[in-house]
Amino acid sequence: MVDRRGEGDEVGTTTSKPPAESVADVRERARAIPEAAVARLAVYLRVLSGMVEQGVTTISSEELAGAAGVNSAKLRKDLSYVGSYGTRGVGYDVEVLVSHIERILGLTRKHSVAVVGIGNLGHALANYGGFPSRGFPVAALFDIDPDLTGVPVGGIPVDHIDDITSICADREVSIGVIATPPQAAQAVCDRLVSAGVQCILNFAPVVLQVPDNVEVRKVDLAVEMQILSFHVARRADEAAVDVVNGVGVDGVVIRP
Amino acid sequence: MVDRRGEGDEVGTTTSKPPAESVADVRERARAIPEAAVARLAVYLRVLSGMVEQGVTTISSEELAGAAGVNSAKLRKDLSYVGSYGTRGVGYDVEVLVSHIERILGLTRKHSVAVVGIGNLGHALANYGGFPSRGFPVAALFDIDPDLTGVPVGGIPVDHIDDITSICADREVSIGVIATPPQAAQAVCDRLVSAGVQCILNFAPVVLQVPDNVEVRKVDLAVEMQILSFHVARRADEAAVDVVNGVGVDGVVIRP
DNA sequence: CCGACTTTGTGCACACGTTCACAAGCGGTA
DNA sequence: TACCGCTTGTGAACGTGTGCACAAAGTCGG
Repeated sequence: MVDRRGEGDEVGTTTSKPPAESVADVRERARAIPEAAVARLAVYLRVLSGMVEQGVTTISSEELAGAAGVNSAKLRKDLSYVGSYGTRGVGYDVEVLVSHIERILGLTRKHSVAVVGIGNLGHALANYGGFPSRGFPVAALFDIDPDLTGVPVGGIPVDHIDDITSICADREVSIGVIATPPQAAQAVCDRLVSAGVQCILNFAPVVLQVPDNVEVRKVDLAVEMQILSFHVARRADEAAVDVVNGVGVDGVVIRP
Repeated sequence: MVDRRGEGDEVGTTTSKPPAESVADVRERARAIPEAAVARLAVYLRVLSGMVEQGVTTISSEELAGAAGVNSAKLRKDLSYVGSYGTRGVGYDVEVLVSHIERILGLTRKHSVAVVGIGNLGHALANYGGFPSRGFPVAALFDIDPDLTGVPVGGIPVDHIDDITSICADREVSIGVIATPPQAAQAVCDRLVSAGVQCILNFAPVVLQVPDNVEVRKVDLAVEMQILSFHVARRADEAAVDVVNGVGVDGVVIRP
């Protein structure tokens, strides 16, 4: 829904475009916010929401950067992707910043979520308070087990996975969450895609194949653990290097 | 524990080092595997494990890259960080590759895990089969609720959070998982750190402050959702750009 | 109104990661 | 053994993201 809102009008710089700018150029700039910056913006937003609750009205880049765990230059650059809404010599108005980040992240619109696979993780997700409170209402739950159909989980009755297409369309689901066993994940993904869902959050430890117009993010607990494991090993290696001076644990230097 | 194992000895390249190499150089190379590559190596490892079960003995970079969802050049570069274990003209021996990736990721050693916060998510994590089956046995569970103490979850009795220091030391916990409400996360983190845990996987939506020698990875569901939301919005913008030719939804071009 | 001080926004240089393209190396074949 | 086709491993080019450092722009006190 394209709702033109008053607050966005003073952007100004938008209007001063050279006349000969191609569609490709504009599209290029539209995608110009780095993925990493988007992730950090979401973090800033959470920190800022906390500030609002504490009654803070103004914050400097230094303070916000500290609270978000990044350096202030990076923070300012990230915010510059959003626009120039700070006041030099003063800092940023917290509420203004919140509303602009929300706009950029597309949070002015509610995004209904469907969770597929109501096992341990699915239960946890259905009950997770962080979704609805941040603009992501859980609109539907699905499982393949007929015994679960109709059982309410977190206040929402579970539907059978065969009804996924019609229900997702009805309830305007825009984000699908896959919390099934790995064997089922690709099939579920295909169904979600054919139901018109364009964004998928995948907890199953498989690499999903999707068309180009669908965005997938994956959360893989085993991978996270293995990355941590790598760092444990690297630390052990470095400690060994300090002692032995040149050869790591197991007699292996990581990059020969 | 430094256990020198036979399999690593034929590495060869390790021994042919120029004599005048500083400790700093070696340390430099030891950290030379990019974080992003480590994450992908974990994915390759999972795909390869599946191959082993299917009886595949040899695989080319092209095939493995397809299965892992990356291009083959990147895959080969990632594997080159691990070492040169392929055969030109043929491909990689699956089992050899598995064992070398496991070695690099530090999976030759078991890493005991403690889960703190036995709510919905904590339950799911304690019951998650993917941890123990991949070398991450769940050795301890903690919660602040005394009523939970002694109650077994996923076969392991919950301990009270006050005992965290001694129990983590006893059971040699090397990875702590924080699944508490956000208010409690920093305190729990501090306790884990003082218990000697050097790696933390944080599910709480807060930025943890830790000493330099502690590695933190965070999994933030709200942030993931917001990134997806951004992509939904960007798509809408691009569609609008195609029509209006230059101005996005809300009259705002994302990077002025 | 002016000058001192503070903080933003950004140009630039650098580092990191990705992709390309091809030489080097191996197995198979005659 | 010599050749041929295939696949790896990697140097080098490229693009993206990060960090520095400073000009621009605002506030505040006098």
